[in-house]
Order: sequence, then C-alpha cells, then structure tokens
Amino acid sequence: MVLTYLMEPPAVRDDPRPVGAAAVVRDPLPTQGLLDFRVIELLFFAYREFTGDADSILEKYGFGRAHHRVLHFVNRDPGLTIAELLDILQITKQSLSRVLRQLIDEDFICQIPGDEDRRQRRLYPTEKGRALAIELSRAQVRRIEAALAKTTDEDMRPIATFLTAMASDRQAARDWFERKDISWKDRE
Amino acid sequence: MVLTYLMEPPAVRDDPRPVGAAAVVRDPLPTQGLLDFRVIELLFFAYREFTGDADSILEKYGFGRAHHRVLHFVNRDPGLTIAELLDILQITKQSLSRVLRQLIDEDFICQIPGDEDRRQRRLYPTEKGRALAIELSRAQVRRIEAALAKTTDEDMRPIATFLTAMASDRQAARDWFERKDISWKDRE
DNA sequence: CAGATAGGTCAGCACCATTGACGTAATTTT
DNA sequence: AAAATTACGTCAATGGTGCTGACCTATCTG
Repeated sequence: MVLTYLMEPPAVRDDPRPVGAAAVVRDPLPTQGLLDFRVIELLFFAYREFTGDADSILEKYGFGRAHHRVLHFVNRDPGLTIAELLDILQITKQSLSRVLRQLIDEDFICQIPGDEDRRQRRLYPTEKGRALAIELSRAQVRRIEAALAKTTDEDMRPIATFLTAMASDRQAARDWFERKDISWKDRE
Repeated sequence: MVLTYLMEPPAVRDDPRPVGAAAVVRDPLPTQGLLDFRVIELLFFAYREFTGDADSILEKYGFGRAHHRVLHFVNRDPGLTIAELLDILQITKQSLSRVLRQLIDEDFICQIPGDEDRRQRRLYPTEKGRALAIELSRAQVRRIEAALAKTTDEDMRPIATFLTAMASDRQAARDWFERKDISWKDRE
C-alpha cells in the first residue's frame, strides 16, 4: 500500500495554508457559540440508544428497522391501507414491498381486501405480529420510562411540547397525532 | 401476477382463526394502554424531520448521513483520532473508511500525523468542511429553536434531563457530554 | 528484535432506500 | 359499455451505509 496522500505530510503546523492545499481548521466548534450543539447531539445519542433497544430484538427474527416500523404502525392501526402506510412512513411502495412481503410470508402481518373498496389490501397483525410489536415497544418504553423516572406530570408538558413541535411538519404526522391522541392532557 | 395469497381470501370476518391460518388481530394497540406509545412515536417523527433538514443539504453535495456524522464530530473536536471517532460513532473502521475517504478526497477533512504518536492520523476540518458543518447545523438548530420558541429556561431542564438520560447508556456518550459540557446549567 | 497498536484496504454481503417501467384488478367517469 | 383512474404488485438497476474476515504498512514499546 502506498498512502500517496501521506508521503508528503501537509506542512500545516508551520503554514496553515500551504500552496495547493485547503486551509486546516484547528479550533473546535464550541458547544454554545454561534450555534448551540447541545440538543443536536443529545438527539443523536438518544435516538441511537432508543433504536438500539429494538434492533437487538429484531436481529433474533432476522428483521431490520424497516420491518419494525411497518409492524408498529400496522399494530397501532389495524386495517391500514398500503397508501396510508406509505404516507406515514414516507417511503416508496417499492421500498415497502420487500419488507412487507417478508412480514406477510413469515405470518406477522396479513392482508384482507377492503370491504367497500376491494382494490385495497388492508393490513392487520397476526397474533404473532402483535406479540412481536409488544415485545419491541416494551423495550423502548422501558428506556423511556427510566429516563422519565423523576419527571413530574408538570415537567412532562415541555418535553411533549418540544417533541411535538419537532415532529409536526408534515400533515401526515399531525393527522396521526390528532387521530391517536398523542398529547399531554394532564391525566389524573 | 397471481397473488396466490389472496385467491382464497381469509374468512377472518366470520372466523377469527380459520384452519391453518394465524389469528388476525383487529383491535389497535391503544395509545396509553399497557404501554404508552406517545413518546415512541414523537421520537420517531421528530427525529425524521430533524435528520431531514440536513439530508436535503447533503444531497447537493452527494453525501449521506454518515458523512454528516463524521463531519460533525471532526468539526466539534478537531484533532480527533480515528479510534476516538470510531468510539463515538460506534461503527467499524471499514464502515468509516469509505465515507472518510470521500470527505478527504473532496477536501472537507484532512489528516495530519499525530505529534507524539505518528501512527495516528488526526482529523481536522478544512475551511470548506467547517463551512458545510455549520450550514448543516444551522438547519437543524433552526428547527430546534423553533420548537423551543416558547420554552422557558426553567422548562429546558426537564427536556435536557430526559434526553440526557435517554442518551447516556454508553461510556463514550457520557464522556463526550462531560468533555463538551452538554448540560443545562441555567445560564444568565 | 518481537510484539502490540493505529490505521488502511480489499472482497463480499446485508439492509434499506431510490427511480423507472410495467402489469392487474377494481372503481369511477364519461 | 368503454375509458380513465386508482390501489396495489413486481422487476430491474442503483446508491448509501452498515457488517465480517483477511491482510497490509507504519510506528511504538518492551
């Protein structure tokens, strides 16, 4: 191996802009300078752990995250049409097809023609699919509840408000939140 | 196309468990039943919008999310070694290599042998890389700040506490948070 | 000098997403 | 009743991002 790009080590220690090379930046972007990076990085690390909980379970079944998402929404809203599911997931039907095919073939989900419109293939979980969906959500809820352990009902409001605002750009998301009552009405 | 799996439509409307077919589940998983799905779904939709902001910019450069992550952490912590970066990203060096190679070849990042240990290839952003990192973060900060528009300093605490708890499973994450002071000491 | 460490690379594979094109069945429109 | 539209399925090709395994160089350490 030749490592040509290293044979003449950039002389940046003496000259920050050697001829023909771009300037090297040595100062870090500070956590709270022009931009505040704290929430960016918290979201990155938090979401990775969040999905990791489910990923390790999915591996046992030979599934990936895409399977999880399909399974989740079919369980949350049985009778969903393909079009509705695509609208929620924001992927193409070609992307969905492979994943859905596997879930159907392995008997986690089944399709039933719509009553009114028989072109539709409405999606329902099987008992097997329901069980897996619950297993996956249980793992994620465990982490969430642990993270919220010391959170009061009062403190839950700003958290929910923040996440809802982050999430509510698309109509499909807003519709889902309203239909499924994803909000923090203080419950007592 | 034959659609064999549809030729004999499951008679589940009459019999929930026809011979040889799995039981079909028709009731939805309620938002707050045995499990509370609200935070799960808020995180899913929120993170998708959050990454989408950067994705559309990256597309212009022919880059993906992996490039973004590398660029981000190299900008946040210039002089990072490969090993340190791998520890933060939790990927293999083979996964990193393609992405890093492109960022180096296209002059967004450069490598400089370590002063003390010359085996190390310490990573620094170029001015071009710094500019892109800022452009990407600006888009994400814009969404975050909009979502936090009505949030008081007081309300910021529970949000930060929640995300930090969600994110802090791994030592590498905890170290990063401490080193970069990712926390909400009320500032005034 | 021997071994460990930091890093690079090749080959092959899996997963998940894309676009484009084409097909079928059912519903709606004319 | 014919035509157009809709709902869905599928084939083919491609790209991005991850993985494992194997093997390489350069450097540091004992």
